[in-house]
Amino acid sequence: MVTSGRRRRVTISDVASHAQVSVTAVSKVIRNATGVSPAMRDRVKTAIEELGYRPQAVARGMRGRTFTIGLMLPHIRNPFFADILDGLTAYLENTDYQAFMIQGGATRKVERRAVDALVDRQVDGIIMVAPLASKARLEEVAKEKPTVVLARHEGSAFYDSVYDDDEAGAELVVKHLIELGHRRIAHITHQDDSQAPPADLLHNIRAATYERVMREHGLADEIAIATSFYNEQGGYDGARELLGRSPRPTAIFAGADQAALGTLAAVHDMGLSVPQDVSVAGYDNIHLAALSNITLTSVDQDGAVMGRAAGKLLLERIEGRMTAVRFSVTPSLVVRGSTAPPGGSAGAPSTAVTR
Amino acid sequence: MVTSGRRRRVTISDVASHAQVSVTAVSKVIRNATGVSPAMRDRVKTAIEELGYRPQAVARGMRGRTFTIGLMLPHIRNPFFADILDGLTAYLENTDYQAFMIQGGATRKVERRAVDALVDRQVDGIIMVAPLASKARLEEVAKEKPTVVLARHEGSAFYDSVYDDDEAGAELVVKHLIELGHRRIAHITHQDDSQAPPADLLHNIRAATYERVMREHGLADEIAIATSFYNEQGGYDGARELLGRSPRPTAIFAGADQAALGTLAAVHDMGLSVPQDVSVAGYDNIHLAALSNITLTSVDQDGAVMGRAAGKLLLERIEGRMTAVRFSVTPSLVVRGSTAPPGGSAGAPSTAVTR
DNA sequence: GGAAACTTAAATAACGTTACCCATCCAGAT
DNA sequence: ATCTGGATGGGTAACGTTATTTAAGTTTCC
Repeated sequence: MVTSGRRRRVTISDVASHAQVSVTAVSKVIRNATGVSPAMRDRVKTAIEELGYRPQAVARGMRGRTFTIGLMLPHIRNPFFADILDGLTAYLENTDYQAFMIQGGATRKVERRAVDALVDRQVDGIIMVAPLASKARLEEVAKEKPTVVLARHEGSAFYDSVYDDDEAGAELVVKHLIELGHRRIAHITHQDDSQAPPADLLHNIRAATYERVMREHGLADEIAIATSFYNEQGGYDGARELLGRSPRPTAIFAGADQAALGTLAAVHDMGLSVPQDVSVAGYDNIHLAALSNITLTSVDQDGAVMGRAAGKLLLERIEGRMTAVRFSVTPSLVVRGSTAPPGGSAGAPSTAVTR
Repeated sequence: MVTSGRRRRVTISDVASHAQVSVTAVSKVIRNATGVSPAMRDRVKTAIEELGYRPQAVARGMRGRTFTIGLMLPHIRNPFFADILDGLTAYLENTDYQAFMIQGGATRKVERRAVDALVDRQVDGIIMVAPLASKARLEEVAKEKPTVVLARHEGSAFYDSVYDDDEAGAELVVKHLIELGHRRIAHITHQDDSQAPPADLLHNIRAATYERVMREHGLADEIAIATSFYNEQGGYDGARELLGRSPRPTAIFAGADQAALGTLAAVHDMGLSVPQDVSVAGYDNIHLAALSNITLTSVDQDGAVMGRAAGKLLLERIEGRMTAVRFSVTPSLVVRGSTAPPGGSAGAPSTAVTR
């Protein structure tokens, strides 16, 4: 007889009857609650061991916690997000919580659906990289669940924020290029259908900082921005557009490494070389940037630290903290071979870190 | 007064009283169950609309389904996994199910913990890329939850398998290199602490196929394998080792694109060039491989199709199918500029697809 | 020696949903 | 008029866990 086939899961009452104690007693032991004698504790623990019992998060959820935290990322193609997840996972390792990732997407609708899905599953808290939602929407979520928002700069009384100091990072890049002697420095930025105030979004901050620093150095007339996307194709398209202009820029600051990789390809396709004809710099310092055949100058923001911080702040909120915290990470510039003085002076590219 | 602050969620009984009907009736409408009049349906639906009610997956879970499916991936740094997730997400888009991702990791213990976490959350089904677990362990999981295993070749009566025909793919690469005239073709493979039978794991299949094809072409003496890891660092280390041998190989088949990227860097570091001094080929055809400054010859396996297939098979299993299905994807070779005849005959690299 | 004060264990009532069963209603057949 | 039967709506008992309350011992102290 082939019944449904799946065997019934061991429950708390199986443990209770096996140990010949009450269900309550078992629950107390699981939760490390007070009022349980050492003898009882041992008895229950061996029963749990023998039966291989693990509590069912769903049932616990009905009474409060699911010991689950939800991480919403727009997508997983950006390796920088992997650093965040690793940092978070490492932090949660010696807690009872488990992190689950859900993919947002390119539209507000999908992003919203993803966050709703987390709330509907009764996660204990939410960490999200949500570039598309309005602040009001984020606060709405935060009123329902403890929330930490990553990579957005706005503060809110209802959620914690963890972000990179993108202004400092962008400034490092642009100043570095200026110090090398570049004047025609172009920038590739990102655009989406966000409802957030522009000033809260990292790509706008990077772009605005680029403009500011250019102006501060008397280069207002040289400002050239291509608006596309922070991915390979976007970087490729943006670079082609910028390099098609006359006079041609001598340096391109791509707002993200993914776009910088596309930029490198575009430069190559146009028969130019890096850094002799064009210097290229990115942002994020993804692993690939360090490979010697790419050797991309980039801004390092410590994703693992951000993930860890987000985890810590979220658990604090779950434990009851109601005041808002903002945590900002200071980036550093990693100079590699893709940037050099303009005009073809080759020279062996060296690697150095500036803070 | 600052109470706990979070507002109570709308429940099914709120909807019921608002619509002045029974809880049962609301439940029926939600589930599209029979025995509900059109009038009732409308009434309830407007009440749901007005209150913004969404069912709580956790509570539904206690009675059966959570409408959640769990995807376990070893990590998210491999962009190929992003394709799988995208395919799966696309497939689930017009179902009631939501996919959540949990990260496995580099050790069996972590991998096991991740899968347990999914089971403990009562997901309705599990899709996993689990290279470390033993087959017995996978079957144990499959007995508890509907399961689809990705990227492993073994069949099982208890779960479905979705995998790339790695033998065909590896054969395409090695034959391509041989046809170009290469004889000293080396391979970089991967090693981990898996408990799976070697023959079930894709990296072993790729390596074994490499050896077989070499032998079949009278190149048994030229077989050279470096054992490291399928990531940038692994590819770099493996390539350095292989290129240090004398005589030096004229072509390297890295078992994965991530490793191939490291290989490209190693070749560059040793002052050699691709494809003049060394041809390099990878596997996975990640987006980066197409960039013109990388232009890596690679084997394309359609991750989106695999993700979609996995989703479809899993839902079938959830609906009750008990017989096992194996779904294999046929790969194709994408020839790019990183492979050319040995001996420095440059020539404009062309792009072509062979099936 | 007995009340007060603890400590320990168990009984019980939720949490939000669904599946099963029963009651009612009305149409059509006798 | 009575009966049968299908359609519709609602009552209720679970699902596995935890928090609160209650009961039963066991000390402690005058």
